[in-house]
Amino acid sequence: MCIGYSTTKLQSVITIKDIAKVAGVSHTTVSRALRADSRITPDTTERVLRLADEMGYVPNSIAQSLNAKRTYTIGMLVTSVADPVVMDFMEGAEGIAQERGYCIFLSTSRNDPAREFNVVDTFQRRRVDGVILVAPRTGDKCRLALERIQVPMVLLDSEEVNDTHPAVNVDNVGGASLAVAHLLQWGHRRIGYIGATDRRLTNVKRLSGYTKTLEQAGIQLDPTWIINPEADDDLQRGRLGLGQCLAAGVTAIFCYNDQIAISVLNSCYHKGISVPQQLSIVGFDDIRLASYVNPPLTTVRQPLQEMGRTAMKMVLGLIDKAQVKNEMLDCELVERASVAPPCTV
Amino acid sequence: MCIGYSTTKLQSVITIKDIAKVAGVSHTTVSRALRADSRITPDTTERVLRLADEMGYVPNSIAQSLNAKRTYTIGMLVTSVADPVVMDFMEGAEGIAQERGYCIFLSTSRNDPAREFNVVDTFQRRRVDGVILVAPRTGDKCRLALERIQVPMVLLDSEEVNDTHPAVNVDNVGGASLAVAHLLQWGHRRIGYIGATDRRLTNVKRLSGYTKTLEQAGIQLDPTWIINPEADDDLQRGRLGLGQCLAAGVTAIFCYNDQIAISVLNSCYHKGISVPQQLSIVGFDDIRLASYVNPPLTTVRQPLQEMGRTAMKMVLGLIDKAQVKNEMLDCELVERASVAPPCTV
DNA sequence: TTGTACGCGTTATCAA
DNA sequence: TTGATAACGCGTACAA
Repeated sequence: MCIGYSTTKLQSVITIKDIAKVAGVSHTTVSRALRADSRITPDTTERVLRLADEMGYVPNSIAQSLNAKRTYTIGMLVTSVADPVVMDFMEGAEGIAQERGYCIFLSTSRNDPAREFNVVDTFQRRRVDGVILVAPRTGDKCRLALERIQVPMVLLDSEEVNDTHPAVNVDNVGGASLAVAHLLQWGHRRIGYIGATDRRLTNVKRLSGYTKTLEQAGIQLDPTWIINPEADDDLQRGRLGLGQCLAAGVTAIFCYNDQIAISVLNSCYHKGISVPQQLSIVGFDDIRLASYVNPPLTTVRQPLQEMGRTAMKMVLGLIDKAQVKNEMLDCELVERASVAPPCTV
Repeated sequence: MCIGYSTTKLQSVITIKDIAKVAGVSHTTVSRALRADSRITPDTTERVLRLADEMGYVPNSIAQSLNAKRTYTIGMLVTSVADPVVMDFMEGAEGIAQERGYCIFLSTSRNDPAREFNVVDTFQRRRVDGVILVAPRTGDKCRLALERIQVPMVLLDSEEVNDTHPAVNVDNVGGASLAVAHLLQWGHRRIGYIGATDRRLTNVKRLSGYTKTLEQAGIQLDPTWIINPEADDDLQRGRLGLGQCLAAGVTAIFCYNDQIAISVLNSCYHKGISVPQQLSIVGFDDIRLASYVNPPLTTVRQPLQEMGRTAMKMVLGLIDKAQVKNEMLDCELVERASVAPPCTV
């Protein structure tokens, strides 16, 4: 257990004692005046405030934290910031945090157990008041470590419904249904699904929305339509998935997420397959880039920022001992230009 | 000046005093044993360490900070996290921070002066050891407030070369030259530029790289080729810019950044203009999405993560009183499929 | 209405 | 080699 650090001292600023000396009162009085305590004379309060301003006093929240035993800090653990989905989660979460006087410690795990351990340890040492686990992969080792910290924690986009920690998720089954129903409406009957096995639980949900909707439409599901490419990233998944889909003779593809869909789009471009004339494609997430690609991608929108906001509200709720329940937000279909009637060649 | 907060206490964990009591030594000894101070008997050191482990002791870095007057925390102020460029800056910066035992406070200003003020105030109260200002727009009010804090600060992607604060930038002039030279090489002679006036300084640099390169090629520059659309965001800039470029009879466009380029690409799609057959396009940045669009975008790559890493190394350097100089990193041309010989219609 | 004294958890100084 | 004590900056019982 290493605790040592470089020992250089850095800051050296005005404290309430300095103000007290100048004002000719005790530091207690200054402390009270600053917090607008009604017991202090308006006179001295005024004087203290003016002095504080003139002397450039800035409260030391480290000292406040030590005393109050709370830091007004939330740790957010993400696998990577450089992910369009995570990015919006954070934007939403940070908005609420800032409003409520909280700060966010941002840490990335990069799927590296050592880093994960390190981050959890850091969160403990720094006494964060709460933790948001963003899109944790199932089987994260750090979860166990985090259980140990008795700190409010919420799961964002984990799909794991866990009795010990509340979670914010989207209706993945319903969202997938939206996508497939849309394709059915355009006349498609042979619809493929390209999944992502590293997001196991979410993948299962979206897949089940897909199968359910096909069944309800009375369509005999061909197992070769369901593809879970053996790949490490979404880019490869799209590329591999497209090949297999084509082999399965599908007229439309519903993809686990936009990144896969966009990769499919890209592969189509390279193979000279025109979308949506020859193949229709629907994604999931509605990341910013979905509307930029050619053709603009029809997709299922997740309210990403709203999810981030909700997760933050939930941790803050837990911190204030409020009752907090799992949240499941709705998706919405965004029609753009990657879907057309099936090619009748 | 409001300082009041909710007053609920949260944590309550093992301290060195608790360990001391159990070990039958003073808390000083425990403190030393934990830091592997050579003055303590290997015997007691061992015993203390074992106890610390058993009792689940986690050092309180708040208390450490109060004492040491440093927090091992860096404040990063960004206008928005939901920006593909910023995202990579952060990924890079966070990597270094984590390696060196620092944490990042992430705060967004969203171009709102009130928020900016709030963030700066927060950074001061929380006694961050340093600040990274990410892609600050010129004229940020907060700069003045930040000057007041006597805390190491570095500017990332600001293009402002400022004597008081070191900056990390990319060679914008050289990068633009790369792009234009590439278009010249393919035979283009009428090349447009779509700029972004809200990034004033960077815009000027890229524009100057553009003009310089054209001049060196002995091309008479037509002022109508240079377009600075009156718009608030890059999407609109692309749309408006394309119209004006077309009117100017240009065969290729160099765009201030990828977002504009992609918007141009998108507008072309809608107008039935095929890229690169009828119009060549080059962007700047090489954001992830640049390789996903159709056609994949030829662009000038900024080493975004490297810039983030460099900025972080620089603040940490400043904190440790090292000599730190401005850094200018090189760009690199990434050839993809949005450039072809000029259309000879 | 104001001030004194103590505690928050840790490190540093000085004495034993 | 170890320990008592003070200090970091702030908040708060309790006393005046």
